[in-house]
Amino acid sequence: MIIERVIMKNEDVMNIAKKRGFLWSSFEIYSGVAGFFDYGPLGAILKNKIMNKWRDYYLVGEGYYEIESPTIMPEEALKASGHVDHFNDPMTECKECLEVFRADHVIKDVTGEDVEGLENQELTEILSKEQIRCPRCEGHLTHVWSYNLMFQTLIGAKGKKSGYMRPETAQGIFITFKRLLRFNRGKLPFGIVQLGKAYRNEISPRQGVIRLREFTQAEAEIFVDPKNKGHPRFREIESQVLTLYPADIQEKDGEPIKVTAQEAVRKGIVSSEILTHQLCLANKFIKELGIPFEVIRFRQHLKTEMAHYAIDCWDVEIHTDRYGWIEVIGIADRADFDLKSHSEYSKEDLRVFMEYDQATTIKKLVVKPDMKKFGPLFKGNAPKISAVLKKTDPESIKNAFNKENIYNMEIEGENYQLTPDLLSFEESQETVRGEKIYPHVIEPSYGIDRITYSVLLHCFQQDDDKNILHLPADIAPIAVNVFPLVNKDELVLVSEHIRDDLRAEGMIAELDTSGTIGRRYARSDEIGTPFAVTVDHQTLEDKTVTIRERDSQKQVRLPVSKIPKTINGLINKKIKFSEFEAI
RNA sequence: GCGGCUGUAGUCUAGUCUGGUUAGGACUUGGGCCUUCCAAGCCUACGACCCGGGUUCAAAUCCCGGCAGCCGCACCA
Repeated sequence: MIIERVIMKNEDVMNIAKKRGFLWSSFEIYSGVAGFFDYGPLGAILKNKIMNKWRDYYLVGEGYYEIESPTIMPEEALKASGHVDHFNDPMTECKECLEVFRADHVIKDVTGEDVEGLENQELTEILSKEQIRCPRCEGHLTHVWSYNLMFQTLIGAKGKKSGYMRPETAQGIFITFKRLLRFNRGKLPFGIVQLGKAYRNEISPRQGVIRLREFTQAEAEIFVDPKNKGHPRFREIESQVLTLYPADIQEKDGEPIKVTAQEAVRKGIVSSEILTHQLCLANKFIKELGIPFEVIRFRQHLKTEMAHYAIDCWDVEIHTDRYGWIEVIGIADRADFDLKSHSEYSKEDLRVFMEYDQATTIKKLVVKPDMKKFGPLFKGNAPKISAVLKKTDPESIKNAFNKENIYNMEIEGENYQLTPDLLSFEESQETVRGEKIYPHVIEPSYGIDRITYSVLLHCFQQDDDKNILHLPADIAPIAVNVFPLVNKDELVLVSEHIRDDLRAEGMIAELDTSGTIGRRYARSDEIGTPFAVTVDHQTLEDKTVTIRERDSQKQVRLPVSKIPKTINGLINKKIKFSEFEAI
């Protein structure tokens, strides 16, 4: 028997997803709000299973730790991260053609002046003073207003402190870096992950769950030594083949290339081993969710689209019939931008002390002021002068003494003359055991909602006109269905026992007695339940039941007592269905 | 945000142009009958005119506004 499989379209998938309780738009009875989606009963399980699989990769596999930080953040923190300034775009609209522009961009194009950071009022004044018109139709432009992509809120009863809903989960990790570094006993590299909601007040969200105002991210921040961007277990994955679409090929309108991870590093296509390792992890993860290799590609950010601090950035894209290639994961080398910036704003030292393999000893000339003479001579200014001297190169002072026997220095407009008797020079030895550095950050950022959507889209297929959700067994919401072949009391009773045994084994199991057996198989297939146990007349005679596999529609007969362990084994891929003899 | 199109049970849809009886059908779902392996059949039940205002004796139908969806433009550090 040959099953004819047809890939389904976005529209059909979304309809079934709504009907079967995976996904629907939120607040429906109040006519809905764009950019918000609910996960229904099955969708919530599916999403959680995907997130737990992600944890298997990053917590168990990579040995990283998860934290949970608040979704509301104070303004200062987001000021440091650059989000307050960057998410606050000054906008202006043409009164004639109704085009909307970034006001600072329009001004820069005309005057050539960089006006970033100016107030809206000032920008409005520049627009009218310079008589700047619409770049497209020469129409008049409106006053400048801010469009803030972050949801703003007020913290506290009097609401004096301004806060925002976090636009990404990553910042919670950077902010706690000091404690995390201590937790990891001061050593690099280490990784911290966070899964949770993030918020962006999109101007006009559309495209279903592709662009949400509230969405779920799974992010890892991997802190590494900038001098060592290797990965200890790179050998394990170096032969993995990736579909890469590097920036230079995009610029030449070329086709993506298939290369092994090893080649990607050797030829310098991807900037580091650890970044490549992340691409491989993402590749494997996506494939294990049931998304075929052909619809996955890694697109490198063009220089123009890459954030100014990022060294290298790759988007994992999945092809969809409706929206083309969509970004589901962003993998970036963010260098030291975030930690440096938080360090500057918070005045906390977020550097890591890196010990050298070998300590080096440096010989140095040090200038020492004779404070007994300094005090009476310079009075209150003495401490100032000695502080400046400490920072001055002793050699230059020595040179001055050799030439003119005097050293002139100026502090805050005052002139001071130092004579050799006021200073002595000493040779000192200093041992340098290491240095403080800002770690670089490798950041894979997974969009869980987009991934969940992609899984539904690519796992749904029409097999001989029936809708079948070919989910990998380990992420299917319902593990197994139990059906009495006909709706008779004695069969139902046995079925209930089997369902309870399956639940006791830790699986989500359901019983369905309604309609004909065929209808029940169909319903079960449509929500992706990988296995069905059917109780029939023979069960009453010899205590055996059949297990039906969703994808092959084949059945095997086994003793009732072996069912829970067998189904569990099948779901965890410890047993293969094909090992049994089909009936 | 702008423009165009659209909005009837869970889903698909008839009716709207040309206002007029209890808004009709199919599928789905619940209950029952029948039924010993892949959405069969029979009986039965539940279930809808996106919201608000206006015109009219009378509005699913015409008009205005809002909301939502789709498409295009713009936006998407």
